[in-house]
Amino acid sequence: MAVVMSVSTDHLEEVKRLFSNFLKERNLRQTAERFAILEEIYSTPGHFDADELFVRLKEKGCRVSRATVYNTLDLLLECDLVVKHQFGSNQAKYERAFAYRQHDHLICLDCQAIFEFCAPQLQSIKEMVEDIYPVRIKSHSLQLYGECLQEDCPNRSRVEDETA
Amino acid sequence: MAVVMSVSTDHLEEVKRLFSNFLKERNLRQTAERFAILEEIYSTPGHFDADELFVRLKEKGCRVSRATVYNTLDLLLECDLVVKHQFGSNQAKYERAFAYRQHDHLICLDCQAIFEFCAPQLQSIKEMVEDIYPVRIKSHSLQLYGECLQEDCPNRSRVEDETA
DNA sequence: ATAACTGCAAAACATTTGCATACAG
DNA sequence: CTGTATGCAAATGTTTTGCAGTTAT
Repeated sequence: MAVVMSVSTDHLEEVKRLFSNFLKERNLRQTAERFAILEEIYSTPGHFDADELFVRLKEKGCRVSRATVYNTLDLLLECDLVVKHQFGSNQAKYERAFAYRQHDHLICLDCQAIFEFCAPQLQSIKEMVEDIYPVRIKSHSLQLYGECLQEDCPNRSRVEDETA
Repeated sequence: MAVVMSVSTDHLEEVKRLFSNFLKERNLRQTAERFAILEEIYSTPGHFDADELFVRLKEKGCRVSRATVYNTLDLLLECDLVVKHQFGSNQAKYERAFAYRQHDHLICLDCQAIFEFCAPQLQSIKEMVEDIYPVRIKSHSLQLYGECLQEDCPNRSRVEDETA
């Protein structure tokens, strides 16, 4: 499957339409800034943090403030076009969420690289917990942390036990 | 001192001994502050954040600084007497880790209450990921987020879809 | 003695807020 | 027009850092 690292134009269009509808429903304004932020998010792959996004926009000549970036991210979270992660640091990471199947994250303890995986077993965990507690599970967050076993991991310094 | 809900004296002693050994091994000093912090952590159940711990110590008349609290928490993390969680906010939560079997967390979206559960299925997820990526999984972090289905959840306001 | 640890206060960082201005509806 | 969104800068809240003084070893 040739997933070109970026979203195709029709995804972008679809996502804009979804956001537009969401704003309309909530009687919120369709501002240029909001769509610029959405477009920037959906035309770059991978995970990002709020400041990164702010800088990228600024570099493109798009003059939005940090406040607007945070504000718009909150809106995009509410309409599920973006998901927010807390990968152990105190800086939130975000990721676009439309047309990307649900997945979880493996974080390299050596170089902080982020890998994705799917764990169907989570379904059975959720069902089990719903059996134990009177709760309706709405979402989850799973991260695995590990040490690279390959040589090209930039920060690999774990020589002691990899002497094979 | 009849501390109910708390760790038994021999746990406290054992934990102190472990910390002491850890400090010795690393040629770190056995300071009163470090042991006061450890003791405070192990004589109160549940999750806490750094500032909470700082305040609790201060209220007991123990004069430690925030810097020392953070510093000591890092040491306790390193010797696995404490674990750190990032439950979605940007404030880290901590929890004692000795003699408490590994578990994960269910967070109530209504009242932020934290419940614990065990998910043996995680083992198979880890093995699966280790098959896919050249990595040695060292730890994980799993949170489920859900809405309370019981009436006494303080912040329950989700009336719309519970009309069954 | 002496290097590590401490408290304190300042700094750093992410995020939120207040307010005057700009602009979508 | 009107009130919502914006930019800016100041405020907030958490965590880290620098440094002079303290203390374990």
